Amino acid sequence: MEHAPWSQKGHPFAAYWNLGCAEANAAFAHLIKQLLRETRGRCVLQLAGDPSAYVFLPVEGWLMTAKVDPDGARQIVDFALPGDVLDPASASMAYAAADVVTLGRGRLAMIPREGWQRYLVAHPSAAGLFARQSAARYARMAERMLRLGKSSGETRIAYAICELFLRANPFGLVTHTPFHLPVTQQVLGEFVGLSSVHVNRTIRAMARAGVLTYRGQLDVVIHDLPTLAAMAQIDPTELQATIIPSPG
Amino acid sequence: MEHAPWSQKGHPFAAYWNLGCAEANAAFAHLIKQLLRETRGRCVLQLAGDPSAYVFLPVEGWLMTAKVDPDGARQIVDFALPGDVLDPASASMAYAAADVVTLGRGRLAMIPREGWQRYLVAHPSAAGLFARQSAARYARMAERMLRLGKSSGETRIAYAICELFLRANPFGLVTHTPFHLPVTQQVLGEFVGLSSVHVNRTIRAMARAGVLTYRGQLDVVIHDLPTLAAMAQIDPTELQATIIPSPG
DNA sequence: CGGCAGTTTGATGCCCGTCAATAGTGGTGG
DNA sequence: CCACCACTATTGACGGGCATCAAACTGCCG
Repeated sequence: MEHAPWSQKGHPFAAYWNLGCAEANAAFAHLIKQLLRETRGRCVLQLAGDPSAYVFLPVEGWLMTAKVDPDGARQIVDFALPGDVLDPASASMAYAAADVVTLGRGRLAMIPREGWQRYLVAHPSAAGLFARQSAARYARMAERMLRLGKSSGETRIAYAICELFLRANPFGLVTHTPFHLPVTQQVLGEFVGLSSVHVNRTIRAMARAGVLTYRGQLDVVIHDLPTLAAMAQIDPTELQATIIPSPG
Repeated sequence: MEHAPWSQKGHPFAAYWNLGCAEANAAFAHLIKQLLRETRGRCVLQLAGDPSAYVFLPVEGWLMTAKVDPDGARQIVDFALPGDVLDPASASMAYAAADVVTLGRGRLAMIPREGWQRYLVAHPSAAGLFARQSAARYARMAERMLRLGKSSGETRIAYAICELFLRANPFGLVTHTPFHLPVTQQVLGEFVGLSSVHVNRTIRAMARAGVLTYRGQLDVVIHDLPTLAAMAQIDPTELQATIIPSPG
């Protein structure tokens, strides 16, 4: 994650989106070339209920999809990391089901939906990758709904850390490796359905218990993976197979 | 919902799955003809983590996808109604992300995934309908995650009733029309993340307030739709456009 | 008619939200 | 370079919503 894969020769974005087919890769590069865009801070790219004209591809930095209730409380529905394709369409396809917001600075491509669909039809290997990503998103959301509905705050937070660690780190859940989440405790709370106060108390208790260490704006190091996995009620290997799509 | 659309002439299932193209309809009929199956009671068709070989099409009665945590608590992830296509695959596509369970007696088709995918490739209109259904499922899950994370038990239950009413009733959210949910209070609790005791107290309070009436095994009649919609924090028309895919 | 699954109601306790106040952090401009 | 400010993190006190346990009641099916 240190430098943009963008700078690589040949097919930009190749680290994340490799179809094993030179022509499909070239078509993909052509598709996003003109559509790159820089972002800084937290900025809203799409509002729920507005016309949904674009598919979003983060290249650097994360996006999130969120919904806001009438009281102003926000629930984060999912994150999109580099290599993911985010289509916020609702059942009607013409309007968005959720807000799309950037997290900090980064780079992304916004592709008109028609262009994206033409690309998928023309390149079955891309359609296959997209299908695996959709299945992965479904599996993630199912896993999180289980925690949201039935589990304690501790379990929800431990699970969220495991999920995001797995998604952001190609080596999976490893100990003693620092890793950065571009996420405040407030945002983590909006992800797991807890107040930022309770997130703080819980994560702090985990740190005191020696399970992990962290610094503000969430640079996390896992120390005791078995305990963390037990808190999250997961098997690391199994979870990885369930929620991480195979590339290419 | 009284009699199976199955009994109709021509293309069985036509009431739910009409592609506006005779050939695609015929191919669909051929696809599921041999694969029909009766169900009774609550029976498990697929376990999370097992190989995921089939796509499920309920024809009569409902299915649910659910996940169970180590303590035995169950969270229902989504329901599948007649006309929906349920693919429980996880990121790896080879294994299921969740259990698939029937609710009471009914009829369904189980289609091997390869056959289903060949059908989608051969009939773009079917692929389009499937895409709209996937978007609808995403919108539903997002909407429910918002309630699960941020809302009171009353809001969650009111929302669940509105969602299921909308999905099961082609005329949308209408008052003074009895409608049947094949769901116990226990199951409703597993859907909205509440204990069956609390579901009972809440729904009973709604009945005392004159918002709705119901009888055991949930035959519901809505009396005061504005109040119910306010409890659920929805706009009925908007919600329908968001979570109900257009047929055909 | 007995049994079983579902519904209803009460009593008790705790997890977690809310309010409030303090301390830390980074970014910006003078 | 430092002062300032907005944002974030931390900690305490208090109350309420919901889980849990337990016990009757209902209706249905064999």
